[in-house]
Amino acid sequence: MIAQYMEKLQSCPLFAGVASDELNAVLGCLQARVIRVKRGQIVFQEGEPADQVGIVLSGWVQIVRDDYFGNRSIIGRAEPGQLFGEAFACAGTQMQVSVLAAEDGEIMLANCRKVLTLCKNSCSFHNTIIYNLLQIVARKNLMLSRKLEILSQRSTREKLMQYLLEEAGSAGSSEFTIPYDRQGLADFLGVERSALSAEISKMRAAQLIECRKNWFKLLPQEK
Amino acid sequence: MIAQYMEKLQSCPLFAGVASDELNAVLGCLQARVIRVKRGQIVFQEGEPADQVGIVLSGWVQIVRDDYFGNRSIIGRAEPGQLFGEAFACAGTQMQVSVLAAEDGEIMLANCRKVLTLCKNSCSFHNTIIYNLLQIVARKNLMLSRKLEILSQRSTREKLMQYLLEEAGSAGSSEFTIPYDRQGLADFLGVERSALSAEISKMRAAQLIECRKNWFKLLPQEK
DNA sequence: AAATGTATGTTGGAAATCCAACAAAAAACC
DNA sequence: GGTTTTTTGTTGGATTTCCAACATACATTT
Repeated sequence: MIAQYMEKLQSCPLFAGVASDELNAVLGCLQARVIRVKRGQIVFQEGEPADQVGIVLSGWVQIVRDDYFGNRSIIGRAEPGQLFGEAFACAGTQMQVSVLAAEDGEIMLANCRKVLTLCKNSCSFHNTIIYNLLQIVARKNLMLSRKLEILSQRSTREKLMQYLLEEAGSAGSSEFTIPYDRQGLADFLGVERSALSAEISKMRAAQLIECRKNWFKLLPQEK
Repeated sequence: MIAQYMEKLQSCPLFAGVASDELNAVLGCLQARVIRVKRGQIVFQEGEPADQVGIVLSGWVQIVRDDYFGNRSIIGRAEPGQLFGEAFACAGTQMQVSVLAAEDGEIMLANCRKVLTLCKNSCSFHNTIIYNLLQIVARKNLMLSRKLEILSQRSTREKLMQYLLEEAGSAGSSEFTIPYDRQGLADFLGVERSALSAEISKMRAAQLIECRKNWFKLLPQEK
């Protein structure tokens, strides 16, 4: 019954390195099951114990939070192949967000706690899953830290510069292209698009950077 | 030789649930060793492979990053009992930060990769360590997400309100005390202390909140 | 009680950011 | 090529935040 999802599951980082013929056993071990959801349906509810992780097979889900006064805000989304709820399951806390289907679709639910604590047979894939899970959570950790460093900067220029320096660092070069257009970059940096454009112009005039569209070059500064 | 550190190690969340008499075996499995460091000494160097995690036994360390132009910025610290470098080790990336001793002290280094991949004997504590590690990383993840949500807000009022709503949520009440003084809160929210004070006054006048020192109460709003 | 130090609140001008509207350039479409 | 749409840059005024300075309240010490 799960055969039809094999391809999608194999592209999911949680199952990286698990051979096709092992996947079925893994899914059994995780008590995996597929549910169909309708647009608007609640997949996870804030406050419930988090022992499941979800994997989007089709459609997509919104991750939302309701604050103390009941105002709902959207804090993220997950698309096909992506995992959600893993941080809560691994942290052993209750769900601190709700997840609801944004479209009709299919979700696989897997019991994450099982793989961590209960299953006694230390099957070879068991370790793989744990390793993948740890890697996923740790990578997310690094992404969040990186973004936090940027948003901690006070001014638009500092935020942009922090971002560009990191891009230069990971490109290993002072020239690189970024994966955002201006609006996307503004959103990522948490600033106004027009303010960002203006700041880029100023920095260009000040010989700090060169850029054309999404290509940037950092110019060395003598102090 | 490691006996003297037992107490400190047992308070480290990485070893939670490991019995005293097992701890020695665990440390062996992790190839743990203690190094003495002098103030200013580099413990981890940006760019080197991250297969070690560090645990501060005494003194404290700074986590720093050098940007593309070589400018160093301090992005964190770890104090006795705390872990550092775990995100990189678990993510399987190179160190993206450097760690250096801020004072003379002692650091335990443990081979984190070992516990994840190599060790074949599935000793009982082995699972405990992995579980602890996953929990540590996942919890950090939640903390970072939480802070990110706050810093993503554009205005001082929105940042403060986001923070207060979360505090109210986790207190399960509209009244609660916060663990910061005004300066600390301002730093956490990424705003100016004076601007924060002013905003608090306005919100008080607008009947949004009541507060005295670090006690706050959110007032219900009819819309 | 007086003196000192620290935390918090207040204020006014400088600076930065937001916001909306428009101009210019680039890309997509017919 | 010409038209339309999208993206990017620019501009000016309203708003917000920063910054420094000072006032007040509170706590601690002597």
